[in-house]
Amino acid sequence: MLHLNIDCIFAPVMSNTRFATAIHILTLLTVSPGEYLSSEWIASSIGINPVIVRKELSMLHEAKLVFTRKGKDGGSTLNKPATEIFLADIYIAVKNSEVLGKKNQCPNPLCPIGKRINEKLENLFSETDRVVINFLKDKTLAEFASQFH
Amino acid sequence: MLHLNIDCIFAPVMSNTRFATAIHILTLLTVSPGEYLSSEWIASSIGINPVIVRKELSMLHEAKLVFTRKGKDGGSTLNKPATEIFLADIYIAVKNSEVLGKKNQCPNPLCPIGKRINEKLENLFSETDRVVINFLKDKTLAEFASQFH
DNA sequence: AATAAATGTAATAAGTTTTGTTACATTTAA
DNA sequence: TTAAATGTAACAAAACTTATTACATTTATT
Repeated sequence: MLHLNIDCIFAPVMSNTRFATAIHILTLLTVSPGEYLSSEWIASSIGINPVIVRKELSMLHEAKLVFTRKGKDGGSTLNKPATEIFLADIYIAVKNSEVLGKKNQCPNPLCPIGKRINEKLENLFSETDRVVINFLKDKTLAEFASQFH
Repeated sequence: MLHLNIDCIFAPVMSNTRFATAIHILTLLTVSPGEYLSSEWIASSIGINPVIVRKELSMLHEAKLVFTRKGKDGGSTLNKPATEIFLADIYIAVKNSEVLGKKNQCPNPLCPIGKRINEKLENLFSETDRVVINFLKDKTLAEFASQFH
């Protein structure tokens, strides 16, 4: 079963879509148990470039969430049951920044606030991240994917 | 469980320094009660350009968190006690309203997953956003600033 | 009234991050 | 041997963030 390519009619306003991409990939794998889906097929469902999918799959492989087979009839499949994959795993696998963003790089060390702001922000930022991860750690990929039945 | 939220201000990652800048500004105002700090002075503490500070102050003014005086000896001060400003207020104030989320823009409507993924992500993103706001809504600016004593 | 010092904001440049594309070596089934 | 797939490097394009310049406006002070 192949998807047709659909041209996007919306204005190109996009920033980081890595979580959306990752969970889309994993949802497709979940609803196709035992099948090896190709990056091109996955890409046509998401509406992005197959190379981006392969890069994301590479991350998900590092996180041991998927298994990928090379060569003819190759593709990817889940590396464990969807009931054992948590949204926090996905979040951690793809995240490259904290929920509250980045710190300024050069606060003034001569200012009492500037001198210590980043250490305080580090605490706040990582606490906030922990809250998010805690929320996502009880939600399974299986649950998420079951919404599409 | 489905949610009715249309507006989504959560993104899996925030890759800018706006929250860090805003809380830095507000912390300086907190530890200088009654004083009007200039954008240039604030900028030199943060280590960024004064125009960026003024733009951020403009956002914080819209959120009614600061009061700004123009002209000579002008500058900004808190618009209410730091005990009544919550980190959630700051978080909400600095969100970029044009980016409601970071979903892929053109998932394939011919794919059962692609067709509905964004509505499901919308729910997940706004739920997660609520968790973050809930965490930040009990933390006051006063508390944060008191760490610098 | 003149001056100095500040904000507000538009326009634009520069820098950074994210996504897309091309190309091709490698892998694997048939 | 061939076809179809991954892996990944190198580069291009697009989007986003931050910095800079410029200047009109505002306001206290002399």
